[in-house]
Amino acid sequence: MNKPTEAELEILSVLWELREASVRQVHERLAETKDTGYTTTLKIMQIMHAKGMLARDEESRTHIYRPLVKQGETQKSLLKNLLSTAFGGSSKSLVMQALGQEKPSKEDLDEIRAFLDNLENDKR
Amino acid sequence: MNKPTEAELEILSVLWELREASVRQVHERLAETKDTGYTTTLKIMQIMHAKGMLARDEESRTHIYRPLVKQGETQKSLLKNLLSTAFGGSSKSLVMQALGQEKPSKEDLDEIRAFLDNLENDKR
DNA sequence: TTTTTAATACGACAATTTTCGTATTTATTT
DNA sequence: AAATAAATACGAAAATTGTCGTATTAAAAA
Repeated sequence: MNKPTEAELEILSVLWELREASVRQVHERLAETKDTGYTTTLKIMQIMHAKGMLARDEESRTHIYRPLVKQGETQKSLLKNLLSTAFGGSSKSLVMQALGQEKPSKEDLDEIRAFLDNLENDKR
Repeated sequence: MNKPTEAELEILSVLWELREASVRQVHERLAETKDTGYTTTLKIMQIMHAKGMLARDEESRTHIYRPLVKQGETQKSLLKNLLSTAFGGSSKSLVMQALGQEKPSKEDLDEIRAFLDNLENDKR
């Protein structure tokens, strides 16, 4: 699957959260942090649909869109790319930067610890 | 600081590692994984210099470039961006994806554990 | 010294991505 | 029913990014 552009990723981000939404809904979310016209959002979502990234329910006049690309897949490929370009392939430094970014909750920390333990035992 | 483009990031990546390099050196590294012309690399590095991202020593005919943007700063801003767009702000899931990506060494795992412990004690 | 090689400068083009204006259609309100 | 509002379609321009050809200059080799 192709790497989504920045604008596409912003839209996917909203749809991953809402599961499905109209152009209007997506646009209002984007408009909170970004100054762009409604038809711009519309056009990009149409393009994404044409590319097969979004499903579209055309039953009602207001079309409803759903993401067809999996969040996990996209995360994986973006991370892989970032890892090699910005972090010289060191997942350790990436992880530590990410953790420093914003302190996770105690629960999150414990989950991460458990994950680390698993990783270590698990031979792959 | 502005977000580097993909091609810029690839060049920065080489320079962060080598500390300083000629266009030729950078280009030969890029050419290992990418099929692009010498003047393309040259042009982008010139643009980066004009933007203030690279310093340039013009003493000898072969110019020597050094990165002026810090790797850590760039990592931080790219991660922040990725976190909000692809990971819905959850650094936990970003970290876990990154770890799953490629298994870190035992030493790395221990360092990460130590880092987690620090985070927890440290109240910020 | 002449020729060849290697480097920079830079304009221009190509490709991709983003933005928006306008037309058209459908629904809603008055 | 007429007017208004809200939605899609779509072309086209703008902006960004990447690519390369060619000219020029400087060094190195013959």
